[in-house]
Amino acid sequence: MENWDLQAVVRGCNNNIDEVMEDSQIPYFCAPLSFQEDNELFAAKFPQAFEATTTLDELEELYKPFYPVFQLTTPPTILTSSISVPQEIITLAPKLIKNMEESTPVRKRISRKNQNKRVVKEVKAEDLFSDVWAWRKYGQKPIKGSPYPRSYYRCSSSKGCSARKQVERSCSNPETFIITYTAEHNHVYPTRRNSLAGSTRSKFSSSKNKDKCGSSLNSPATPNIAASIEDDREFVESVNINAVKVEAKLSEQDEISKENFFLDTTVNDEIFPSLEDLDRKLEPVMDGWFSDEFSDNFPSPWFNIKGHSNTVTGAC
DNA sequence: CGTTTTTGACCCGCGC
DNA sequence: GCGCGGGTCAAAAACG
Repeated sequence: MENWDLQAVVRGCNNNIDEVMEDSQIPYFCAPLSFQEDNELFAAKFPQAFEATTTLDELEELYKPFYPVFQLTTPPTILTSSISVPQEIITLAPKLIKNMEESTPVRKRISRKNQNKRVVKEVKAEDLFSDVWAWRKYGQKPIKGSPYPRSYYRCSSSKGCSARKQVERSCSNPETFIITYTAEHNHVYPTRRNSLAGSTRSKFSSSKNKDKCGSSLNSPATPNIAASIEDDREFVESVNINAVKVEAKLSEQDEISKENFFLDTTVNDEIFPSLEDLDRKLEPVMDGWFSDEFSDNFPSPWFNIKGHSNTVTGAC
């Protein structure tokens, strides 16, 4: 793996924007990446042209000599760093961060109707996994004229992030989902996973699942999304296909025994034992290396997989 | 304990 | 002003 490129992360996040509505003077950070792009992002795939802020330039230049070398392809004894951060960084970086925040005004409460910046994507079910941001579902509504409910998510990668997305199944093409991103992330990249707690809820275990919208997957493939759609064998199968892709991808990088992975058609937290491990080992090092203030604004290789952690067991 | 999803209630913009 | 529909809130429950 290559050294981190702060700008590149920002640039990379701008892939796949199908449509950007008017009025975008604010850098748009929240366009999702496909799974493949997520990985290749960290393999220095981002020379895509995108304007970088001078602040990011400065910040990156400041950090460049101190970037840790990540080696995701090897066992998790990766970081051997006893670097002491020079005073220059300690004093300058917070100012730069502050400048970034000021130059990226925090959106006030979004007007319900007049959301002036939206990105609409149409993706296949398997690509629902491709979003590296952590999303927390905060609502679901049946939409008039559509047999499928719309789910509402907000970014949970960073507190105060106003980024939102809506997911609904396309009426015209039920194999695809329409994702609408609204507002921008006020942080660069998910730095660490949040707790996985509550992320693998089984529908059967809830006594409250009367389900006014008709969803009936007993174990949601992706808790947020699958729970929002109707019982759908096709969807579950596509999730399984995606799971196989994940397995293949990881096995390329690692010598982790496949026994550690799901051997059936399960996509859940347990499929990432190596990354969990990696995360655990890296975290103390990184925590010591960056201040908390920085950690929320710095790209990370162990991107948030919480949103991808779901089970497909016995559905159908 | 912290985080998540679920879901009914509420809020708000819009058309009439 | 009223009703409708979409968007958000927040309490409850589940999960690791």
